[in-house]
Amino acid sequence: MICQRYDSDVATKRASDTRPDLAAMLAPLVRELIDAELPILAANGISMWAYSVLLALDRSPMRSQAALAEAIGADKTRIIPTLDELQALGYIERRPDPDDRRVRLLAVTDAGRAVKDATQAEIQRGEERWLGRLSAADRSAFLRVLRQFTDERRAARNLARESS
Amino acid sequence: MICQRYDSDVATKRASDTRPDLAAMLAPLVRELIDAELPILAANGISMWAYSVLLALDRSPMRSQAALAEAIGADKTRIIPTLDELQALGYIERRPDPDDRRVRLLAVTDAGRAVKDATQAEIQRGEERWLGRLSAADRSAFLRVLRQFTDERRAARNLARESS
DNA sequence: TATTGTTATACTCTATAACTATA
DNA sequence: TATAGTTATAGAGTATAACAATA
Repeated sequence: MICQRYDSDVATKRASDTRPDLAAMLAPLVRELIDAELPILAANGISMWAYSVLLALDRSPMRSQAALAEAIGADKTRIIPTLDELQALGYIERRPDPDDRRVRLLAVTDAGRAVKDATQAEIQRGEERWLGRLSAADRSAFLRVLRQFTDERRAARNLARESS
Repeated sequence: MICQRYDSDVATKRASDTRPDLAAMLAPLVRELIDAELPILAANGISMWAYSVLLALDRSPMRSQAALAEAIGADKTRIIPTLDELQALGYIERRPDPDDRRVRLLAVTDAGRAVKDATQAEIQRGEERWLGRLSAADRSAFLRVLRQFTDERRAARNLARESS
């Protein structure tokens, strides 16, 4: 009934009208990218969440921790230890809004931006291991598509926020 | 000292010689793809790991559970409950190798392939929400790049396995 | 003794729900 | 009373290590 070879690298059947799932191709790639990032982050003394916070605050200061959490796709309770740490290191500024002392105004400091820039340079150098193998046309198309997806996600999120 | 506006959608600075990190763009995308998949998987009565197993066994039968685990990037202990379940549902065949009764020969059944095909069709229809917005050229370039990355990962893994 | 599969345990990560302080 | 932030707790998911069966 089942009469295929039990080889590990038997030719993968790939009918002309089928494609692999996006997530099935992307998830292992992301995992590998993250595995490559972790030592770099550790060497620069920050966690993945901390790096994510620095990236977001470098794009723009934030008027509340909840907004920051939403921007980076985290729970608001989850980033608190990260913010404590970044503040203690002097990488972010975090002070109560004088107009509403419940909310915290968040911004990256010069020191924080320097760490973020150094870390990002190393990370992107590592990513060239993947991008470097692409033709110039494929590279630019791939990055363009990813940026388009990112922008569309942000637009959809803003729309959902405004309607609520 | 810090004099930017605290707006959430302030223009993101994007210097001409910089690009966003690959992982920073891919990770949220993968998360969203997975969130869209989970209801589909639930409706078809299988878990994410089970679907991953069906995909792998549909590509090729496997001669051991450890090989299967490695192929899908899982721990060998983690997939055991999944295999139990898939076997109970009649979606996979799992029998001791007569030549070495320690190892289990694994293969997908016709019923398992049917569930996998139905699930995959739904998932890929959902993914068209993303791919459908791309130009034909961008779509084919994007998928070509992802396949290239996937193939390179597999080649690197086979190389590492053979040298050990 | 080495290997495959299995089970048990400990650990990390994450989400949920109370709690405080301001409004 | 409602909201921003914080803390505490419970749950899910994961990895590590011990165990049983076979070679």
